[in-house]
Amino acid sequence: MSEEKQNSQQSSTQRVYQEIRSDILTIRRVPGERLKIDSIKEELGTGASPIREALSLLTSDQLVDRLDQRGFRVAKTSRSQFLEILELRCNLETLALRRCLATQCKDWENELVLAHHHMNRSNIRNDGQFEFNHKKFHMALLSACQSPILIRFCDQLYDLNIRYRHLARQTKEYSQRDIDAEHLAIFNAAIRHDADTACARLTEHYQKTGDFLALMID
Amino acid sequence: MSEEKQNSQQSSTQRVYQEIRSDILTIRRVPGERLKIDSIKEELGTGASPIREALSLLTSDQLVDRLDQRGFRVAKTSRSQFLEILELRCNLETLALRRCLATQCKDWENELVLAHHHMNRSNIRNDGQFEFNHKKFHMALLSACQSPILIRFCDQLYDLNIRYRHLARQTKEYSQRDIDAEHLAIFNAAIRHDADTACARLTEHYQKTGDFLALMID
DNA sequence: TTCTAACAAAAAATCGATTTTATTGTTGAA
DNA sequence: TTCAACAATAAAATCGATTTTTTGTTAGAA
Repeated sequence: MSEEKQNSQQSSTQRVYQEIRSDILTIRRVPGERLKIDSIKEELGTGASPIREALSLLTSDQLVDRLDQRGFRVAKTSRSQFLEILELRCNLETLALRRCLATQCKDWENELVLAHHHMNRSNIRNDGQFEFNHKKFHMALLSACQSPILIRFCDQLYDLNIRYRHLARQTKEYSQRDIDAEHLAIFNAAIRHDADTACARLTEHYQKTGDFLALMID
Repeated sequence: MSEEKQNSQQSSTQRVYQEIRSDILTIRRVPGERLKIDSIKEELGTGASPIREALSLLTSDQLVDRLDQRGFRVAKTSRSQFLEILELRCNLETLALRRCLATQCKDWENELVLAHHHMNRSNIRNDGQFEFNHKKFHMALLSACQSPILIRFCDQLYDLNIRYRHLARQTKEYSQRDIDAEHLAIFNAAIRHDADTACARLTEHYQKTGDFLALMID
Protein backbone atom coordinates (compact mmCIF):
# COMPACT_ATOMS: atom_id res chain seq x y z
CA MET A 1 0.00 0.00 0.00
CA SER A 2 1.01 3.62 -0.39
CA GLU A 3 2.10 5.76 2.53
CA GLU A 4 -0.23 8.72 2.15
CA LYS A 5 -3.30 6.92 3.39
CA GLN A 6 -2.45 6.67 7.09
CA ASN A 7 -3.05 10.37 7.48
CA SER A 8 -6.69 10.24 6.52
CA GLN A 9 -7.40 7.08 8.42
CA GLN A 10 -6.11 7.65 11.92
CA SER A 11 -8.33 6.53 14.75
CA SER A 12 -10.68 8.88 16.49
CA THR A 13 -8.78 8.33 19.73
CA GLN A 14 -5.52 9.45 18.12
CA ARG A 15 -7.15 12.52 16.67
CA VAL A 16 -8.65 13.54 19.99
CA TYR A 17 -5.36 12.82 21.73
CA GLN A 18 -3.39 15.07 19.39
CA GLU A 19 -6.01 17.78 19.54
CA ILE A 20 -6.26 18.02 23.31
CA ARG A 21 -2.54 17.55 23.76
CA SER A 22 -1.85 20.48 21.48
CA ASP A 23 -4.42 22.58 23.31
CA ILE A 24 -2.74 21.86 26.62
CA LEU A 25 0.81 22.49 25.42
CA THR A 26 -0.16 25.86 23.98
CA ILE A 27 -2.23 26.83 27.04
CA ARG A 28 -5.41 27.01 25.01
CA ARG A 29 -6.60 24.80 27.82
CA VAL A 30 -5.18 26.31 30.96
CA PRO A 31 -3.59 24.43 33.88
CA GLY A 32 -6.23 23.21 36.33
CA GLU A 33 -9.08 23.53 33.84
CA ARG A 34 -11.73 20.87 33.93
CA LEU A 35 -12.00 18.56 30.94
CA LYS A 36 -15.66 17.62 30.72
CA ILE A 37 -16.42 14.68 28.50
CA ASP A 38 -19.70 16.15 27.28
CA SER A 39 -18.20 19.48 26.29
CA ILE A 40 -15.35 17.85 24.42
CA LYS A 41 -17.81 15.51 22.76
CA GLU A 42 -19.55 18.48 21.19
CA GLU A 43 -16.35 20.39 20.42
CA LEU A 44 -14.71 17.52 18.61
CA GLY A 45 -17.82 15.78 17.35
CA THR A 46 -17.11 12.31 18.67
CA GLY A 47 -18.29 9.85 21.30
CA ALA A 48 -17.28 9.45 24.91
CA SER A 49 -15.09 6.38 24.47
CA PRO A 50 -12.33 7.89 22.31
CA ILE A 51 -12.23 10.92 24.55
CA ARG A 52 -11.82 8.93 27.73
CA GLU A 53 -9.12 6.87 26.09
CA ALA A 54 -7.26 9.93 24.88
CA LEU A 55 -7.47 11.50 28.32
CA SER A 56 -6.13 8.33 29.87
CA LEU A 57 -3.14 8.52 27.57
CA LEU A 58 -2.59 12.16 28.46
CA THR A 59 -2.72 11.22 32.12
CA SER A 60 0.37 9.11 31.67
CA ASP A 61 2.06 11.95 29.83
CA GLN A 62 1.51 13.89 33.05
CA LEU A 63 -0.41 16.52 31.13
CA VAL A 64 -3.77 15.54 32.59
CA ASP A 65 -4.80 14.55 36.12
CA ARG A 66 -7.61 12.12 36.81
CA LEU A 67 -9.57 12.44 40.03
CA ASP A 68 -11.36 9.44 41.54
CA GLN A 69 -14.73 9.53 39.86
CA ARG A 70 -14.63 13.24 39.41
CA GLY A 71 -13.26 13.30 35.91
CA PHE A 72 -10.17 14.79 34.33
CA ARG A 73 -8.50 18.14 34.44
CA VAL A 74 -5.47 19.79 32.88
CA ALA A 75 -2.42 19.18 35.08
CA LYS A 76 -1.40 22.17 37.15
CA THR A 77 1.84 23.98 36.55
CA SER A 78 4.14 25.35 39.21
CA ARG A 79 7.41 27.13 39.53
CA SER A 80 8.88 24.18 41.38
CA GLN A 81 7.86 21.78 38.62
CA PHE A 82 9.40 24.08 36.07
CA LEU A 83 12.72 24.00 37.90
CA GLU A 84 12.41 20.26 38.37
CA ILE A 85 11.96 19.71 34.65
CA LEU A 86 14.90 21.97 33.89
CA GLU A 87 17.21 20.07 36.18
CA LEU A 88 16.06 16.65 34.98
CA ARG A 89 16.52 17.63 31.39
CA CYS A 90 20.08 18.74 32.03
CA ASN A 91 20.83 15.48 33.78
CA LEU A 92 19.12 13.05 31.42
CA GLU A 93 20.01 14.76 28.17
CA THR A 94 23.70 15.05 28.95
CA LEU A 95 23.64 11.39 29.90
CA ALA A 96 22.09 10.53 26.54
CA LEU A 97 24.34 12.90 24.61
CA ARG A 98 27.49 11.38 26.06
CA ARG A 99 26.35 7.97 24.92
CA CYS A 100 25.70 9.23 21.42
CA LEU A 101 29.18 10.67 21.24
CA ALA A 102 30.65 7.45 22.53
CA THR A 103 29.03 5.28 19.86
CA GLN A 104 30.63 7.03 16.86
CA CYS A 105 27.63 6.49 14.63
CA LYS A 106 27.73 7.98 11.12
CA ASP A 107 23.97 7.96 10.66
CA TRP A 108 23.62 9.97 13.81
CA GLU A 109 25.93 12.71 12.51
CA ASN A 110 24.01 12.94 9.27
CA GLU A 111 20.69 13.13 11.05
CA LEU A 112 22.02 15.84 13.34
CA VAL A 113 23.37 17.91 10.47
CA LEU A 114 20.03 17.79 8.70
CA ALA A 115 18.05 18.56 11.83
CA HIS A 116 20.27 21.55 12.55
CA HIS A 117 19.90 22.79 9.00
CA HIS A 118 16.13 22.47 9.02
CA MET A 119 15.86 24.25 12.32
CA ASN A 120 17.93 27.17 11.09
CA ARG A 121 15.94 27.47 7.92
CA SER A 122 12.60 27.50 9.71
CA ASN A 123 13.93 29.96 12.25
CA ILE A 124 13.43 32.81 9.81
CA ARG A 125 9.71 32.32 9.54
CA ASN A 126 7.99 32.73 12.84
CA ASP A 127 5.36 29.99 12.59
CA GLY A 128 4.89 26.74 14.50
CA GLN A 129 7.25 24.99 12.13
CA PHE A 130 10.15 26.20 14.23
CA GLU A 131 8.77 24.53 17.32
CA PHE A 132 8.64 21.26 15.42
CA ASN A 133 12.16 21.53 14.02
CA HIS A 134 13.57 22.75 17.30
CA LYS A 135 12.35 19.62 19.00
CA LYS A 136 13.69 17.53 16.13
CA PHE A 137 17.12 19.05 16.63
CA HIS A 138 17.22 18.48 20.36
CA MET A 139 15.95 14.93 20.00
CA ALA A 140 18.44 14.28 17.20
CA LEU A 141 21.22 15.07 19.66
CA LEU A 142 20.02 12.12 21.77
CA SER A 143 18.77 9.74 19.13
CA ALA A 144 21.79 7.45 19.00
CA CYS A 145 22.05 6.85 22.73
CA GLN A 146 20.81 3.27 22.34
CA SER A 147 18.25 3.67 25.10
CA PRO A 148 14.65 3.98 23.91
CA ILE A 149 13.37 4.44 27.44
CA LEU A 150 15.77 7.28 28.13
CA ILE A 151 14.74 8.92 24.86
CA ARG A 152 11.14 8.55 25.87
CA PHE A 153 11.77 10.24 29.21
CA CYS A 154 13.58 13.12 27.50
CA ASP A 155 10.76 13.43 25.02
CA GLN A 156 8.21 13.64 27.80
CA LEU A 157 10.24 16.26 29.62
CA TYR A 158 10.61 18.28 26.45
CA ASP A 159 6.87 18.38 26.01
CA LEU A 160 6.21 19.20 29.64
CA ASN A 161 8.57 22.14 29.22
CA ILE A 162 6.82 23.50 26.14
CA ARG A 163 3.91 24.47 28.31
CA TYR A 164 6.09 26.71 30.43
CA ARG A 165 7.47 28.43 27.37
CA HIS A 166 3.97 29.24 26.24
CA LEU A 167 3.02 30.29 29.73
CA ALA A 168 5.84 32.83 29.75
CA ARG A 169 5.33 33.94 26.17
CA GLN A 170 1.88 35.15 27.05
CA THR A 171 3.42 37.84 29.22
CA LYS A 172 6.20 39.12 27.03
CA GLU A 173 7.87 38.38 23.73
CA TYR A 174 10.17 35.41 24.09
CA SER A 175 13.91 35.53 23.92
CA GLN A 176 16.21 38.38 22.98
CA ARG A 177 19.19 36.08 23.32
CA ASP A 178 21.00 34.63 20.37
CA ILE A 179 19.55 31.17 20.47
CA ASP A 180 20.98 30.29 17.09
CA ALA A 181 24.49 30.81 18.40
CA GLU A 182 23.78 28.61 21.41
CA HIS A 183 22.47 25.83 19.20
CA LEU A 184 25.46 26.17 16.91
CA ALA A 185 27.87 25.85 19.82
CA ILE A 186 26.20 22.63 20.92
CA PHE A 187 26.12 21.39 17.36
CA ASN A 188 29.80 22.08 16.68
CA ALA A 189 30.98 20.46 19.88
CA ALA A 190 28.82 17.41 19.14
CA ILE A 191 30.12 17.06 15.60
CA ARG A 192 33.74 17.10 16.76
CA HIS A 193 32.84 14.62 19.51
CA ASP A 194 33.85 16.88 22.32
CA ALA A 195 31.54 15.48 24.97
CA ASP A 196 32.42 17.79 27.83
CA THR A 197 31.96 20.94 25.79
CA ALA A 198 28.78 19.70 24.15
CA CYS A 199 27.22 18.86 27.50
CA ALA A 200 28.37 22.13 29.00
CA ARG A 201 26.84 24.12 26.13
CA LEU A 202 23.65 22.13 26.30
CA THR A 203 23.13 22.72 30.01
CA GLU A 204 24.07 26.38 29.58
CA HIS A 205 21.48 26.64 26.87
CA TYR A 206 18.78 25.17 29.08
CA GLN A 207 19.89 27.11 32.10
CA LYS A 208 19.81 30.44 30.28
CA THR A 209 16.39 29.78 28.84
CA GLY A 210 15.35 28.61 32.27
CA ASP A 211 16.56 31.73 34.04
CA PHE A 212 14.81 33.82 31.46
CA LEU A 213 11.50 31.98 31.77
CA ALA A 214 11.68 31.65 35.54
CA LEU A 215 11.32 35.42 35.80
CA MET A 216 7.82 35.31 34.40
CA ILE A 217 6.38 32.14 35.87
CA ASP A 218 4.20 32.28 38.99
CA MET B 1 -16.29 9.73 55.79
CA SER B 2 -14.24 6.80 57.03
CA GLU B 3 -11.22 5.49 55.17
CA GLU B 4 -12.20 1.87 54.71
CA LYS B 5 -14.77 2.55 52.03
CA GLN B 6 -12.44 3.47 49.15
CA ASN B 7 -11.36 -0.13 48.88
CA SER B 8 -14.80 -1.45 48.03
CA GLN B 9 -15.65 1.39 45.72
CA GLN B 10 -12.82 1.66 43.25
CA SER B 11 -13.75 2.19 39.65
CA SER B 12 -14.00 -0.66 37.24
CA THR B 13 -11.19 0.84 35.19
CA GLN B 14 -8.87 0.84 38.19
CA ARG B 15 -9.73 -2.73 39.03
CA VAL B 16 -9.06 -3.93 35.49
CA TYR B 17 -5.86 -1.88 35.38
CA GLN B 18 -4.50 -3.47 38.56
CA GLU B 19 -5.58 -6.93 37.48
CA ILE B 20 -3.97 -6.89 34.05
CA ARG B 21 -0.93 -5.06 35.31
CA SER B 22 -0.34 -7.70 37.91
CA ASP B 23 -0.82 -10.43 35.32
CA ILE B 24 1.79 -8.84 33.09
CA LEU B 25 4.35 -8.24 35.84
CA THR B 26 4.14 -11.85 36.98
CA ILE B 27 4.21 -13.22 33.41
CA ARG B 28 0.77 -14.74 33.77
CA ARG B 29 0.27 -12.87 30.54
CA VAL B 30 3.42 -13.46 28.55
CA PRO B 31 5.36 -10.87 26.51
CA GLY B 32 3.90 -10.48 23.02
CA GLU B 33 0.57 -12.06 23.98
CA ARG B 34 -2.50 -10.57 22.43
CA LEU B 35 -4.94 -8.79 24.73
CA LYS B 36 -8.35 -9.28 23.19
CA ILE B 37 -11.05 -7.04 24.52
CA ASP B 38 -13.74 -9.71 24.25
CA SER B 39 -11.75 -12.34 26.12
CA ILE B 40 -10.89 -9.96 28.92
CA LYS B 41 -14.50 -8.84 29.06
CA GLU B 42 -15.54 -12.37 29.94
CA GLU B 43 -12.61 -13.05 32.25
CA LEU B 44 -13.16 -9.94 34.33
CA GLY B 45 -16.88 -9.58 33.87
CA THR B 46 -16.98 -6.00 32.70
CA GLY B 47 -17.63 -3.92 29.60
CA ALA B 48 -15.30 -2.85 26.85
CA SER B 49 -14.87 0.75 27.94
CA PRO B 50 -13.05 0.18 31.25
CA ILE B 51 -10.84 -2.40 29.58
CA ARG B 52 -9.78 -0.11 26.77
CA GLU B 53 -9.09 2.64 29.26
CA ALA B 54 -7.03 0.37 31.45
CA LEU B 55 -5.04 -0.84 28.45
CA SER B 56 -4.42 2.74 27.41
CA LEU B 57 -2.96 3.44 30.82
CA LEU B 58 -0.78 0.36 30.63
CA THR B 59 0.44 1.52 27.24
CA SER B 60 1.97 4.57 28.83
CA ASP B 61 3.53 2.40 31.51
CA GLN B 62 5.27 0.68 28.61
CA LEU B 63 3.80 -2.63 29.67
CA VAL B 64 1.38 -2.83 26.74
CA ASP B 65 1.79 -1.96 23.06
CA ARG B 66 -1.06 -0.68 20.95
CA LEU B 67 -1.04 -1.42 17.23
CA ASP B 68 -2.87 0.82 14.77
CA GLN B 69 -6.34 -0.65 14.70
CA ARG B 70 -5.14 -4.09 15.55
CA GLY B 71 -5.62 -3.91 19.27
CA PHE B 72 -3.31 -4.31 22.21
CA ARG B 73 -0.66 -6.79 23.19
CA VAL B 74 1.69 -7.34 26.09
CA ALA B 75 4.95 -5.47 25.49
CA LYS B 76 7.81 -7.67 24.42
CA THR B 77 10.83 -8.21 26.61
CA SER B 78 14.41 -8.40 25.45
CA ARG B 79 17.85 -8.81 26.82
CA SER B 80 18.81 -5.37 25.59
CA GLN B 81 15.85 -3.76 27.34
CA PHE B 82 16.77 -5.58 30.51
CA LEU B 83 20.26 -4.12 30.40
CA GLU B 84 18.87 -0.73 29.51
CA ILE B 85 16.59 -0.73 32.54
CA LEU B 86 19.44 -1.82 34.74
CA GLU B 87 21.68 0.99 33.63
CA LEU B 88 18.97 3.62 33.84
CA ARG B 89 18.03 2.55 37.33
CA CYS B 90 21.61 2.90 38.48
CA ASN B 91 21.84 6.34 36.98
CA LEU B 92 18.50 7.74 38.06
CA GLU B 93 18.35 6.19 41.50
CA THR B 94 21.79 7.34 42.52
CA LEU B 95 20.84 10.81 41.31
CA ALA B 96 17.75 10.72 43.50
CA LEU B 97 19.55 9.16 46.46
CA ARG B 98 22.19 11.87 46.48
CA ARG B 99 19.51 14.51 46.65
CA CYS B 100 17.84 12.77 49.56
CA LEU B 101 21.09 12.70 51.45
CA ALA B 102 21.70 16.35 50.69
CA THR B 103 18.38 17.51 52.11
CA GLN B 104 18.92 16.18 55.65
CA CYS B 105 15.28 15.38 56.18
CA LYS B 106 14.29 13.71 59.46
CA ASP B 107 11.02 12.31 58.16
CA TRP B 108 12.93 10.61 55.40
CA GLU B 109 15.20 8.80 57.85
CA ASN B 110 12.23 7.59 59.85
CA GLU B 111 10.44 6.37 56.77
CA LEU B 112 13.54 4.56 55.62
CA VAL B 113 14.08 2.86 58.98
CA LEU B 114 10.50 1.61 58.98
CA ALA B 115 10.63 0.45 55.39
CA HIS B 116 13.83 -1.45 56.04
CA HIS B 117 12.36 -3.05 59.11
CA HIS B 118 9.19 -4.13 57.33
CA MET B 119 11.14 -5.58 54.47
CA ASN B 120 13.32 -7.64 56.78
CA ARG B 121 10.34 -8.91 58.71
CA SER B 122 8.46 -9.99 55.60
CA ASN B 123 11.59 -11.57 54.19
CA ILE B 124 11.08 -14.62 56.38
CA ARG B 125 7.77 -15.54 54.84
CA ASN B 126 8.08 -16.24 51.17
CA ASP B 127 4.85 -14.69 49.90
CA GLY B 128 4.16 -11.67 47.73
CA GLN B 129 4.33 -9.41 50.75
CA PHE B 130 8.11 -9.26 50.35
CA GLU B 131 7.80 -7.94 46.83
CA PHE B 132 5.62 -5.14 48.14
CA ASN B 133 7.92 -4.24 51.01
CA HIS B 134 11.02 -4.55 48.89
CA LYS B 135 9.68 -1.93 46.54
CA LYS B 136 8.69 0.23 49.48
CA PHE B 137 12.26 0.10 50.75
CA HIS B 138 13.84 1.02 47.47
CA MET B 139 11.37 3.80 46.86
CA ALA B 140 11.85 5.06 50.42
CA LEU B 141 15.52 5.56 49.59
CA LEU B 142 14.46 8.06 46.93
CA SER B 143 11.35 9.56 48.46
CA ALA B 144 12.92 12.78 49.74
CA CYS B 145 14.63 13.77 46.52
CA GLN B 146 12.13 16.59 45.95
CA SER B 147 11.48 15.55 42.39
CA PRO B 148 8.13 13.84 41.81
CA ILE B 149 8.88 13.28 38.15
CA LEU B 150 12.17 11.57 38.90
CA ILE B 151 10.43 9.39 41.45
CA ARG B 152 7.84 8.50 38.88
CA PHE B 153 10.50 7.48 36.38
CA CYS B 154 12.23 5.31 38.98
CA ASP B 155 8.91 3.77 39.91
CA GLN B 156 8.20 2.90 36.30
CA LEU B 157 11.64 1.39 35.87
CA TYR B 158 11.23 -0.65 39.03
CA ASP B 159 8.02 -2.14 37.70
CA LEU B 160 9.46 -2.81 34.28
CA ASN B 161 12.24 -4.70 36.00
CA ILE B 162 9.90 -6.88 38.05
CA ARG B 163 8.90 -8.66 34.88
CA TYR B 164 12.46 -9.75 34.21
CA ARG B 165 12.80 -11.10 37.71
CA HIS B 166 9.73 -13.25 37.18
CA LEU B 167 10.94 -14.24 33.76
CA ALA B 168 14.17 -15.54 35.27
CA ARG B 169 12.51 -17.12 38.28
CA GLN B 170 10.57 -19.40 36.02
CA THR B 171 13.78 -21.12 35.05
CA LYS B 172 15.47 -21.49 38.41
CA GLU B 173 15.00 -20.48 42.01
CA TYR B 174 15.98 -16.88 42.49
CA SER B 175 19.00 -15.67 44.39
CA GLN B 176 21.45 -17.55 46.52
CA ARG B 177 23.21 -14.30 47.35
CA ASP B 178 22.79 -12.56 50.68
CA ILE B 179 20.38 -9.87 49.59
CA ASP B 180 19.67 -8.86 53.17
CA ALA B 181 23.32 -7.94 53.66
CA GLU B 182 23.33 -5.89 50.48
CA HIS B 183 20.24 -3.99 51.57
CA LEU B 184 21.73 -3.44 54.99
CA ALA B 185 24.90 -1.99 53.51
CA ILE B 186 22.88 0.49 51.46
CA PHE B 187 20.74 1.29 54.47
CA ASN B 188 23.66 1.91 56.82
CA ALA B 189 25.49 4.14 54.39
CA ALA B 190 22.30 6.11 53.75
CA ILE B 191 21.59 6.60 57.44
CA ARG B 192 25.06 7.98 58.10
CA HIS B 193 24.69 10.22 55.03
CA ASP B 194 27.64 8.74 53.21
CA ALA B 195 26.47 9.44 49.69
CA ASP B 196 29.34 7.89 47.77
CA THR B 197 29.18 4.60 49.64
CA ALA B 198 25.39 4.44 49.53
CA CYS B 199 25.37 4.97 45.77
CA ALA B 200 28.17 2.48 45.28
CA ARG B 201 26.34 -0.17 47.29
CA LEU B 202 23.11 0.52 45.50
CA THR B 203 24.61 0.13 42.04
CA GLU B 204 26.50 -2.95 43.19
CA HIS B 205 23.24 -4.40 44.41
CA TYR B 206 21.55 -3.80 41.07
CA GLN B 207 24.55 -4.93 39.11
CA LYS B 208 24.85 -8.20 41.00
CA THR B 209 21.17 -8.97 40.62
CA GLY B 210 21.48 -7.95 37.00
CA ASP B 211 24.41 -10.23 36.29
CA PHE B 212 22.56 -13.06 37.95
CA LEU B 213 19.36 -12.51 35.99
CA ALA B 214 21.12 -11.81 32.71
CA LEU B 215 22.32 -15.40 32.66
CA MET B 216 18.80 -16.70 32.26
CA ILE B 217 17.16 -14.16 30.02
CA ASP B 218 16.90 -14.80 26.29
C1' DT C 1 -27.84 32.12 61.68
C1' DT C 2 -25.70 27.61 61.06
C1' DC C 3 -25.87 22.98 60.37
C1' DT C 4 -27.77 18.92 58.35
C1' DA C 5 -30.82 16.01 55.43
C1' DA C 6 -33.22 15.40 51.36
C1' DC C 7 -33.63 16.21 46.86
C1' DA C 8 -32.46 17.78 42.05
C1' DA C 9 -29.16 18.56 38.50
C1' DA C 10 -24.86 17.59 36.33
C1' DA C 11 -21.35 14.83 35.15
C1' DA C 12 -18.65 10.54 35.17
C1' DA C 13 -18.57 5.72 34.48
C1' DT C 14 -20.23 1.90 32.35
C1' DC C 15 -22.89 -1.07 29.32
C1' DG C 16 -24.87 -3.22 25.08
C1' DA C 17 -25.24 -2.73 20.37
C1' DT C 18 -23.54 -1.04 15.96
C1' DT C 19 -20.13 0.17 12.70
C1' DT C 20 -15.55 -0.28 10.90
C1' DT C 21 -11.49 -2.55 10.10
C1' DA C 22 -8.38 -6.38 9.79
C1' DT C 23 -7.71 -11.28 9.27
C1' DT C 24 -8.67 -15.66 7.46
C1' DG C 25 -10.30 -18.85 4.21
C1' DT C 26 -12.08 -20.01 -0.29
C1' DT C 27 -12.72 -19.99 -5.05
C1' DG C 28 -11.34 -19.55 -9.74
C1' DA C 29 -8.27 -18.13 -13.32
C1' DA C 30 -3.43 -17.86 -15.10
C1' DT D 1 0.70 -24.68 -8.20
C1' DT D 2 0.35 -19.83 -7.37
C1' DC D 3 -1.81 -15.69 -7.03
C1' DA D 4 -5.59 -12.41 -6.88
C1' DA D 5 -10.19 -11.24 -5.79
C1' DC D 6 -13.74 -11.93 -2.97
C1' DA D 7 -16.52 -13.50 0.90
C1' DA D 8 -16.89 -14.82 5.72
C1' DT D 9 -15.32 -14.30 10.17
C1' DA D 10 -13.33 -12.16 14.06
C1' DA D 11 -11.98 -8.37 16.38
C1' DA D 12 -11.34 -3.41 17.23
C1' DA D 13 -13.36 1.03 17.44
C1' DT D 14 -17.07 3.75 18.22
C1' DC D 15 -21.70 5.26 19.44
C1' DG D 16 -26.01 6.14 22.13
C1' DA D 17 -28.27 5.12 26.17
C1' DT D 18 -28.28 3.73 31.04
C1' DT D 19 -26.51 3.57 35.59
C1' DT D 20 -23.71 5.65 39.38
C1' DT D 21 -21.60 9.11 41.54
C1' DT D 22 -20.74 13.70 42.67
C1' DT D 23 -22.15 18.37 43.24
C1' DG D 24 -25.19 22.02 44.20
C1' DT D 25 -29.49 23.69 46.24
C1' DT D 26 -33.20 24.09 49.22
C1' DA D 27 -35.97 23.20 53.39
C1' DG D 28 -36.24 22.36 58.02
C1' DA D 29 -34.37 21.82 62.72
C1' DA D 30 -31.14 23.23 66.36
